[in-house]
Amino acid sequence: MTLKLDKVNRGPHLSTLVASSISREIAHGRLNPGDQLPTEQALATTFGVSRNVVREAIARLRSEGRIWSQQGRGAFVADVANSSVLTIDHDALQQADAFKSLFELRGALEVKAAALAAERRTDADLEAMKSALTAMNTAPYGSVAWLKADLEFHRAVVAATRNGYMEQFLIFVSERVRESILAAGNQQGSDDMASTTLGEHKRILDAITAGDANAAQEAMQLHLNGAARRVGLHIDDL
Amino acid sequence: MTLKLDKVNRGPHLSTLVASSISREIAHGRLNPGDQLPTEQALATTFGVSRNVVREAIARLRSEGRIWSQQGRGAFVADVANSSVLTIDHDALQQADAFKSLFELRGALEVKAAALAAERRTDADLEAMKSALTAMNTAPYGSVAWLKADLEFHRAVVAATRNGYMEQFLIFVSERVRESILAAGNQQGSDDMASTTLGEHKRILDAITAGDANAAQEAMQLHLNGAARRVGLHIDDL
DNA sequence: TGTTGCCATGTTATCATACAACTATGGTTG
DNA sequence: CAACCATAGTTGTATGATAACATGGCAACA
Repeated sequence: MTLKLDKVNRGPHLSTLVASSISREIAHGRLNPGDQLPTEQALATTFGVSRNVVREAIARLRSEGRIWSQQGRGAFVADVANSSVLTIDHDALQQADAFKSLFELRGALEVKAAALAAERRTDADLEAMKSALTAMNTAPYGSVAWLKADLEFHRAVVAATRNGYMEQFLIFVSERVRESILAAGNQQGSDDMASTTLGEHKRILDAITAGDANAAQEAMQLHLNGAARRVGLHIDDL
Repeated sequence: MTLKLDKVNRGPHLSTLVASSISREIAHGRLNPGDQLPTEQALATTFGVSRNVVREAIARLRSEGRIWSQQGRGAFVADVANSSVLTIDHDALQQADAFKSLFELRGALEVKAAALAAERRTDADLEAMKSALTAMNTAPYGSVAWLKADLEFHRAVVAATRNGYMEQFLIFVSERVRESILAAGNQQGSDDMASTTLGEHKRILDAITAGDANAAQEAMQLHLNGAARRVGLHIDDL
């Protein structure tokens, strides 16, 4: 617990800095599960901030499950596995293999989601997918409207799984993938690609409409392989 | 923004209650992305707490990416996708359908991980799985050592995927599932269960050793179905 | 007219202090 | 030895004040 914050720092909130400092202490093993943190007052003086700021930092760490605290006793480092938050480092995603890994993870979720959707979809779900597809049909390939409609379609599919966690995770991962693709910015559309992509989507929708889980799964896999090719990723083993 | 907190409530911190109240407003669409939140003072009076508590709640929501705030302007609801962290509400997991959903999600990841592991495993991976299995063999069913070995096996499998994100996600989800099971506490072991479970694991290991992705996938699916039954979950459609 | 500069107001960020509620500890008493 | 109690230390909450920042209005000026 050696860090001293510099008041000049105008950027993130002080509580954020304090929180990440403590997080680092935990991550680096200088604070181990079960250890008691210094008192709020002590932390305040070490970091050179008010007790209030320390409390905001602790509130944050507590919500992340990294620490727990009890009135009258103190704050303690929680068990490692207890962390109820998951983060993805945006910078690390610039590496090609990291991106490929995330794409693969997304694929696993998306394929399973398609299969589940085929089994559980309601008419409203199908309607949502269909309207997303028609929107994609009228929008020029690669345009904002097209991307939005594409997103809508995939969301409609995962929504049809009736699994909130699946939805939450998949949307989270998809957004990171999409971000990364947009950041790379190698989007070049041909009409050929447009019709191919649309066909892939159509096939997914048909399978889900038919309630054929296997077919939906395969169609989604095919679509993802196509998508991977389109963003310049070579997938041999997905 | 109608809720009024009751002072009598002695349980979670007030800041937690305020945070989840605001979260609910966002989730239910009563607060939409881009909307400005009431001022801290206003929130404090509506909830009947001090401004300090409100700030702790906001610090928490900010760390979760749900809102962002700027000095001199106010706090605003962030875009849904902007969150770079993923959280799982521990309390919500007590509901049976929530648990089932999470179990299903875990299954999707685990099955895919088994398939990938079969394709990419090294000898060291196989060694790790094997030693975990022998450890499980010598430990009494349901004991701490047994649970630890079980965990080790599954970690070895996902480690063999060579996909850091897959590993991170799966471990995260698995921990939540495991927690939930332990919290429920309906663990009752018979020798029968022990041998069955061991057999399932063995079959997974064999398939991965043989490099047969399909077999590994199926074996893992079978194992998960068995595990679901053992914790009293009826799975018809996984 | 349009634009620049200043000021008043409202908001968040932080600080400081005080008190309430709770815990742990040690001593006292029966 | 057990039960009780007093006390100090810690977290939880409340309150008021100040600094930093954003915004809009208004006056002065070109």
